[in-house]
Amino acid sequence: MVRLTKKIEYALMALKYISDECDKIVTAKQISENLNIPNQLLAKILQKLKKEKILESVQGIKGGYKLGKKLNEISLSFLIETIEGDMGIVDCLKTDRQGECCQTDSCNIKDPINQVQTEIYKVLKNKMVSDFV
Amino acid sequence: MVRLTKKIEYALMALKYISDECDKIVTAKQISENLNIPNQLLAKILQKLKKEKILESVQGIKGGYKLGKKLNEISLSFLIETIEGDMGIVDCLKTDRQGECCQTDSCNIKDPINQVQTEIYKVLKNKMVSDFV
DNA sequence: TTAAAATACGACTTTTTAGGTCTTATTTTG
DNA sequence: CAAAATAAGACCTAAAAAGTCGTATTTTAA
Repeated sequence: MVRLTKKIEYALMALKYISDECDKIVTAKQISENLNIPNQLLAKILQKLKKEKILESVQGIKGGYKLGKKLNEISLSFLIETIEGDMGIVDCLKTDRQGECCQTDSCNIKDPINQVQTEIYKVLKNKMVSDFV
Repeated sequence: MVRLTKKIEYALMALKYISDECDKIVTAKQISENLNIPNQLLAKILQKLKKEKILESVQGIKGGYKLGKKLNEISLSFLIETIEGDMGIVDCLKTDRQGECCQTDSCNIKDPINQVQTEIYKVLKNKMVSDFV
């Protein structure tokens, strides 16, 4: 299965929402209510985006989030890695799982799978979040 | 997450194995033992491939499988659809799930997601199983 | 004609991942 | 200091992937 998770969808929706608000600071609550996204889940996604400087945050009662990068500087691949971590299309190509595969010896398709991964990755790398606006 | 399932991996491995045996008939057991794939699971994958004429089968004690199509006629996208069914990268783009999404009204990213899907699909459609040999 | 070995098929169980919640801290403003 | 926001981690639940079990059917050959 080739799919984007809800978290990625929510991140894209939120980024678009924040972008539409220009330089105003918006709260997680505001976003989740407007876009119909579970509040706490969104909060954690936004925190991950903040860690990678995709968003900037302000704490406290007047706090919230605003963009930390321009949308055309954020690739879909970077967004996915920020939220989901290392993105191998199969386990044995994930950097943190290498050597775990019990098929290593009998596997006859590793190189070509790698090629597919490279090509999909290229698509995701060339797709910018700004394309979603 | 963008990933291929084990089933797809197993299918690719099996197809390569069968292809390497030229026109000899090979049994599921033989494949699973040589490639270290759970027997029953492989058996069901092979049956799906058979239903789409990717493989031909012979029943009975001298039975087994052989190729029903040339590997360069089988695209990765067709293989995925054969094994996993309809492949939308997000639920709302799956043909059997349209209208189920509770975000329909607030969703602000449907069209661009559709574009990403189209591009990934293109990669998978242009990648033939023969590229895996 | 029956035993063995293969495919065929559906129900079931287990494991893993995704999705979502709860709780508690910390920060900031009025 | 109360209120409302971010911050963070543990936890729970639901869904999907991965794998198993049981049984029927087909075919060959002794």
